[in-house]
Amino acid sequence: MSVRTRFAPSPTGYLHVGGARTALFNWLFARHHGGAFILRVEDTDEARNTEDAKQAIFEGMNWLGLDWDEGPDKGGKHGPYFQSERKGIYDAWFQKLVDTGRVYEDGGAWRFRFERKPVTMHDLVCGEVTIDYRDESNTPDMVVKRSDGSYVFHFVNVVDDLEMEISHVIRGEDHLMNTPKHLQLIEAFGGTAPRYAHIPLILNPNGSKMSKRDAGAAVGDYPRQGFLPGAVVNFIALLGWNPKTDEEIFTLAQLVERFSLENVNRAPGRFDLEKCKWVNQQHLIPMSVEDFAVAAKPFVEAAGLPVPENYVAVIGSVKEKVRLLSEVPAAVDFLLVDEFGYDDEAVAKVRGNAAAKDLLVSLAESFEGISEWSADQAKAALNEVANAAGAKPGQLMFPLRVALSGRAHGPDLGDMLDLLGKARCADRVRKFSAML
RNA sequence: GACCCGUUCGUCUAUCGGUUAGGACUCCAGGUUUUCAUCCUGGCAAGAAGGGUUCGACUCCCUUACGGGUCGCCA
Repeated sequence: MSVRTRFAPSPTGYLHVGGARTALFNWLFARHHGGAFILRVEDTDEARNTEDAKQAIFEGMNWLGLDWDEGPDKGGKHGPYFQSERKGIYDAWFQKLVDTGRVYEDGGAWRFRFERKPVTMHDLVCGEVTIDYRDESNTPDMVVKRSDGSYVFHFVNVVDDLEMEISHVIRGEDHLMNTPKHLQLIEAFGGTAPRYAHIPLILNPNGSKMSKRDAGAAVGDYPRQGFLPGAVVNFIALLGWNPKTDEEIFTLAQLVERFSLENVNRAPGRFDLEKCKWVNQQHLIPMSVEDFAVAAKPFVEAAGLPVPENYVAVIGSVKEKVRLLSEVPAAVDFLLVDEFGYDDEAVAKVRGNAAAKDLLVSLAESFEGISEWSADQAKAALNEVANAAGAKPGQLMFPLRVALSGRAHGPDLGDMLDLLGKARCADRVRKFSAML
């Protein structure tokens, strides 16, 4: 039996990180086993469905890099892949329940009659779990068809999994108690149940349930916050799954190779945005400066900064200094424009060095005297100025850094000297020395 | 309330009866970098509680506590 998994979101809100991780695990499992991954949109609740939410699903999946083999825009032999277009299929399956006397009318709706017996599921993550359906008060017969003629989630979900020949259902633990209901329906249909794997939920940092408006909850927010899709995928994969080694940074391809349901945890995990940022940085560092510059460009432009000839070199100078792409504009602004602020603490630190002012004045003159400007020439000048005053060159480097950038942290000093050029460097050193 | 699932540093986790309980994020302290970052080293920090079983329990069993989930003509 070939592996076929699916992600079946309902377009009633934004794509949530919990949903994204469910999609990811299904995708990883299918890819790992060379199987198929299906996207099915469960839009049976007309009142709550929105077009925006539907788009958010596609956009989120595309951004994360999770492609589907069958589904909207892609087709497949088990379509259509919007439940709202499958009414005829559901009617046919419902008739089977009518014919076998498993449903009865109640207030205009139709209820499925459960068999009153213990139902045991063999979950790939939770193990063997038994729910006793002899306790009717806890498991009342469920409505499968509403009085308006539409079908409820349990029914369409089961029918579609059967119709689409889904082999493994990987879903959130919030569905664990639904599984016996689904198993009973499948049994009534005489179908073969897929294997189930219920994965733990993702919680807020404080342990409460993560809801739509919590930080980090909406996948759609990640791009503009400066996260790389590969980093987000890496991070959420590690929430609830681990490779059983000390490795933490993985590409999507490496995750495909390593993923297995046996290594999925049972306890819910809390979402730690700080670690997510660190993972992002780990994905940023190995990028080429060209790729990094391309990825950062929307942020630089959005900040209203110019994109000059040497744009790639400018952006590349901070590649290993930021955790998020959104931090790039503030990190390079002084390289692109002449108006920038001075960090009070950095300036105070320079003022603490009594000799700094005179040294900087000399340095500005020395800079102006350089005929062939280069970082090496500038550094040579710095060494000369420092030596002449009996100071260590290193003592002048921090003041020069602040003079050029206005801050204590930033690109390599040599990069700044190169990128800024002679005139700007000399002017900024002179201007800064006057501030001291 | 009933029924399910869970519980190792603040957080993510390793450990499949015998370990000084390991790694990572965060934080702190050093070092490398003539500067910044990266990086390296070190430090802080954990088995929810109580009973069993066992020569020996974080690991197996029970109870309690706590957390999460589910009990819809939502999905």
